[in-house]
Amino acid sequence: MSRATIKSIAKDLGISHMTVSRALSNSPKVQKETRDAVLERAHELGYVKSAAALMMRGDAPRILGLLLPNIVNEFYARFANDMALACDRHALHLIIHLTNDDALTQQQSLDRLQEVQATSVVMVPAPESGDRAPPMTGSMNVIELIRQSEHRERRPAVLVEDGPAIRAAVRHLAETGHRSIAYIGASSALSSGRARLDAFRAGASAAGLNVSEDLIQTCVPSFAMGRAQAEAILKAGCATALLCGGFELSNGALSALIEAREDPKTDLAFIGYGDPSFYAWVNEGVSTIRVPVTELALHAVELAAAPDRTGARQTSFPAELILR
Amino acid sequence: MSRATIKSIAKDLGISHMTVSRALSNSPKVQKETRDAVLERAHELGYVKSAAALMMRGDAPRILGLLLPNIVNEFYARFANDMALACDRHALHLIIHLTNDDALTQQQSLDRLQEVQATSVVMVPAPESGDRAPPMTGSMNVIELIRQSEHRERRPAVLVEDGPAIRAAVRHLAETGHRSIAYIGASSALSSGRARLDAFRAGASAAGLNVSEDLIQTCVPSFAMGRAQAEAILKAGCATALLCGGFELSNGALSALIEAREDPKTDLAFIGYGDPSFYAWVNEGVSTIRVPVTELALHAVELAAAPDRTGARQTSFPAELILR
DNA sequence: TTGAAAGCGCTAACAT
DNA sequence: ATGTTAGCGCTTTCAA
Repeated sequence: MSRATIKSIAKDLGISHMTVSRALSNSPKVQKETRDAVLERAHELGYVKSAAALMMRGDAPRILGLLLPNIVNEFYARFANDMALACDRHALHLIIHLTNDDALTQQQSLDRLQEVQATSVVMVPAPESGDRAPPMTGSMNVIELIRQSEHRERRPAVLVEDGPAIRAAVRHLAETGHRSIAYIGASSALSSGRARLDAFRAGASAAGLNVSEDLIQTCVPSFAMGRAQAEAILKAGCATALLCGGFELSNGALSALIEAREDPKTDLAFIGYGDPSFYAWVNEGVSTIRVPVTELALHAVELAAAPDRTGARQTSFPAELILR
Repeated sequence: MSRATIKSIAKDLGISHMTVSRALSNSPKVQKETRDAVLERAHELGYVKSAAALMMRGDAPRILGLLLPNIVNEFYARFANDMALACDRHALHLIIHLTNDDALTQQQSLDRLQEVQATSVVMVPAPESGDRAPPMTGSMNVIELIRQSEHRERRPAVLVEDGPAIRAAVRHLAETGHRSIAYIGASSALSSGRARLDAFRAGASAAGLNVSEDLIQTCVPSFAMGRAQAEAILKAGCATALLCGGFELSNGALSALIEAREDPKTDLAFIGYGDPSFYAWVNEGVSTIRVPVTELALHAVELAAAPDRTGARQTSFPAELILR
């Protein structure tokens, strides 16, 4: 038994499908009894409007796409959660795709969003392998989140101004007596990766430290890489502090540190990136650079709901150093 | 400038829209040069098939809906992540909705999924307030996850067989010398809540403990409630151990315990529910009842991809007690 | 107050 | 190898 349509209901009741349509849209121009009959029958049959038909006519529900690397990282999860709530308020349909930071998956997701005529997409751009063509986004209103893709005219973006917090973190470590501070961050294929590294360097030189290059690790921003790099740093044993410049990297590095906890020479001062709730609970509290998730999400939805035609605006929200 | 369609491309090239359609569908019955011309032009214009049109014709991409209370809890996040991966492999479109465990939101989500002709829905049913009508799901293939809704013919379900693990947890606490074990779980409005409480009682009596009723707290399965109940238990001070029977409740309770950590009388043995990664890191490691997320997700996708018409099957996956 | 026709983008089934 | 027609479910426009 297939879905009820206005036509099936109409035939059922021996009236025109237009009357049914009007009744279901609460048009005033239908006799009360007719409407009641229609509504009742529609309810019985579990009638639901076909989104496809509506879309084809152009009065589609507005769809907002969200592309995230994953949704296990608490930052992304919170972001998605906040976006979902905000979308409800704006009567936007939210469709979430996970890219796993892979350019191909990302393109497929974008294609699917175009197919369903998404009006806007909020995306954390996947790192690009230089020679690849920029992602095709058709006429969708694309808003970049946290990272900014290169090689094209700037797109509207919702970013984190983490430079000050990163410099403050380095300063704090220096003031606490650390001279050898290691850094793990995203490779410079990502503009955000470059910016954070610059901030780290600036902080270090402001504190009068000269950072040896082998204390600086840049890599793909994944949990696994963060873990691996942290293990390497522990093994080398020449750093006394570690600062991370990325959500996944930070979690990965922290996992390595915690699991090496029994080992006394492990006692590395750590400052993470992002503030998942458990950072407050682990190891007497983990210091970190907190990113204002909810503000980012709300602003992203604003931009998506009311596309800013006045040009590609970049908005930054300040990160905050949390010392624990 | 609006989206390119087969007709616009056809007019553009002075051919029939059918030829364009065929070319784009790789039909063998088009001259090579014609096809090439079409493909090139289509690419230039950034042509994308209209999902709406395809849906209307009935050859829609198969859509799988996923309804979760939230996506911040690591269990749900992992579940969604695993489902997303599995859906890719099955060429299913995944649409995630968050219900916040609210019956109304849940119904709205179901309606929207029906509108887009979702073929299946995997859902964690929201607790129901007794008198409410059961959710309308039309002809969608509904698969219940973790919890089972009452008051209607059974639906296919993917459940956790946690009875043995819960009893083992109680036994372990008893063997460690605990006589006053508190329990926080979902109210009996949820079948899973009832089942877990039963398991707790069974475990207690098997261990020769008689549990006083005021050590048993059942409530709405939210983080906030878990936290509040745990605080109350701490304050009362008559329990020496605490067992939780729910993901959110467990996290909430744990947060209360950790934040009361300095207080010596706080030293409550704790066994949680679900195994977010940080449980291994907090407080020297938190014991817990681990639920096999990935298996659940994979099985749910199987059921969704190949609806089991042979009746409403309940499948259970065993939970495991992790002692840390 | 109700109905009939047209068209949104696409493809299967017939023409040609 | 290419073109024409019809119809998927719905609403807007025009007619009765």
